[in-house]
Amino acid sequence: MSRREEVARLAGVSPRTVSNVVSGAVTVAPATRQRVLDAIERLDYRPSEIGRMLRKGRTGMIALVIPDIESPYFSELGSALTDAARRRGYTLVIEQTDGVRDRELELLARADTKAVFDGLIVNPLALTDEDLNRPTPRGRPIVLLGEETHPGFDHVHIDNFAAAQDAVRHLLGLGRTRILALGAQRKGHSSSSLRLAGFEAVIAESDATGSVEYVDSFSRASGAAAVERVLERGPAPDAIFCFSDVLALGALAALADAGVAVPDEVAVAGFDDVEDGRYVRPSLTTVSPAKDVIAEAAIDALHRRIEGDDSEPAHVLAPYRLVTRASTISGDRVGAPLRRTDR
Amino acid sequence: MSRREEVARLAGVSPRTVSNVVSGAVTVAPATRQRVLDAIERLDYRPSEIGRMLRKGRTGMIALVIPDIESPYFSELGSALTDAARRRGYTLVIEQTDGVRDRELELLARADTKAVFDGLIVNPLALTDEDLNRPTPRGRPIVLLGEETHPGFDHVHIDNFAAAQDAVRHLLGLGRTRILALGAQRKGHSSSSLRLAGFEAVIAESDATGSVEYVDSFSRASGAAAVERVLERGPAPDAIFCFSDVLALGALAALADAGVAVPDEVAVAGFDDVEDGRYVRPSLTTVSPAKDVIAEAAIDALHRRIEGDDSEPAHVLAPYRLVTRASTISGDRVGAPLRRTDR
DNA sequence: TCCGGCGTTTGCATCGAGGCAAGAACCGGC
DNA sequence: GCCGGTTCTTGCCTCGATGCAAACGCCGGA
Repeated sequence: MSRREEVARLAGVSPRTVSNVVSGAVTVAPATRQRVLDAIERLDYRPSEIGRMLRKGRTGMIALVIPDIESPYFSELGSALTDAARRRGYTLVIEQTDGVRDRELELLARADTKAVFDGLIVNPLALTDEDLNRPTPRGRPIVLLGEETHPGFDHVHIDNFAAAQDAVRHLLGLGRTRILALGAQRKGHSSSSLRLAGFEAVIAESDATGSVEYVDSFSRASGAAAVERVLERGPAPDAIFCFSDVLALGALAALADAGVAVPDEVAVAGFDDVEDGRYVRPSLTTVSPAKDVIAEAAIDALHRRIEGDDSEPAHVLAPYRLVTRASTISGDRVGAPLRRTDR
Repeated sequence: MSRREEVARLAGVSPRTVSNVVSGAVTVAPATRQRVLDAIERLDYRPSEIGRMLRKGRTGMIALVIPDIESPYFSELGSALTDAARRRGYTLVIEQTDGVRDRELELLARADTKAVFDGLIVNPLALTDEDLNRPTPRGRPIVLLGEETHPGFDHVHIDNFAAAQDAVRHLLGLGRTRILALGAQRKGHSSSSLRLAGFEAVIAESDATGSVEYVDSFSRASGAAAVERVLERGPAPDAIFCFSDVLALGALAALADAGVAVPDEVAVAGFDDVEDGRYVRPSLTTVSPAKDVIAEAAIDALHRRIEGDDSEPAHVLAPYRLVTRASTISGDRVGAPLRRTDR
């Protein structure tokens, strides 16, 4: 019944010889090889990947643990990671946590329990060091994305502090004086913290006044709601630095609804450089992290760990750049923003 | 060395008994069970999923073959499918084809070759009937999404023809008379064809004049470029029915850049109801397919096939609804569009 | 004619889990 | 004390592939 046996019978050899032909590791007489290949062709035999997995103790699968694949930043990153993984011969499985700590924990435990993954790439939102250490005594390697610098793990990130500074300096350079930071979070989430720190550092050494608006999550709805609160409270800022593009997209919607002109009355900058931001009007000034570099570096680091590298944890700093578009730069150039800002 | 053996030794039983305790299928004496459970706990033993896969001939993994996870419609659908799959105990693996037929073929072949997936959910863009039949003589079940009604396969879709009709009738009901269909495609892609057919059917029985603009792909860039062509060519339509929301988002950008007022001069409707359409301004009127129903139905159908059901191919028709927003309905209500149109 | 040596082929064991049925232990009943 | 019948435990085999090393066949050389 077993397919390999059938091939062997048809070719008049032992099952073992079929394996030898398939793997190519051992020398097989050309005549025999040909007979086996013909039989394989005739019977359409394919070696079972599961059998190989069992033998090798490897599955070739990597889990990507992120809050939410619907969010454009993560879907773009997920896409880049999927491609990078495939290039290295891995299959990427996307697991969504919705940013809930219990769910992040459950997934880590499950990933470890089922032992189906050769390694994990995790973008934690709410995990503590102990959380991360607990579920992998077995030693599935983990690479972290984002700013959670848990000790002992490889880590790929951009300089959120510097990037935030660049964005805020850009706003100051436009002559804005009342800057709102939108997207601080009450708990956890060090990306937010670092962006906030960058914001505050620049504000502190400037003449401008800064204010901070908190959100529960990075979403368009949160961004819009936050701006509504801010406008109601008054006086309105003349620039908003949003900690993510989806927040900024929500903010733009709320500003438009309130009849506030962007960028003339309020300049808006985001963070992530998602596709939507290029096509919203006014198009969105934003910090653009090199997502493909991040993806490549993460897969690369994980691959090395899977291959047994046990050197010190690596911390890869990926580049970013500030992309200025119409949401902060007004006027004459708005006619052809697509050409100017598209990559 | 083998973990199960260690557990057995520590508990003073045979390896087989450990399996019996774990699976729970066979009766084990309470005292023995407890000793084994203690040993499992002490040694932190987890049964290997790979071993189970080999034994059962099932992996619990489903492949989702789509053009592109970055595209918001597919990322939203992917998210819904991931959740639905998990609820049924499956793990979903997302494979991107970029809409290229060779890549779609390669993935189907690979999925079959590696035999890692229990089944596939495929949203084909360019596959022919023979393509689909060729690579699965082995019989991995396939469920198709979208409008490609290849015979012999389960199939989940919405009534694209009727939905397009609804959208166009909505535009006509606003008094528009020069309607542009944006998103027809030269080759393959029957979703486009059906939406085009719906458009033409309604136009034919109306007094309005219809025109059609072709695109190479569903993307914001294509939508923007198409509108630029149309405006250049003149005279401008007074309504545009876009065959997808990303096309519409590109169209809105191009219209804004050209200084064309939406909806006053041109009304714009889309298709898919992606998140960004709710937050762009003006917010986007669109056909909203019930994505969670689609996801649930697809996983459900595939699950039944995996379980051995070999009844006639099922064709599931998921509901949709037309969501009217500010891009077609002007004026007084624009102040609070979020509340009015959000689900 | 016999033997060493080479190239090729094959059997055995292993990676974990679990279906099957035989074996072991124990019970009450006569 | 012995027997039939439970209840529990265990060994064997299979799912596929493959590392390892033994076995095989064939060659030329002594």
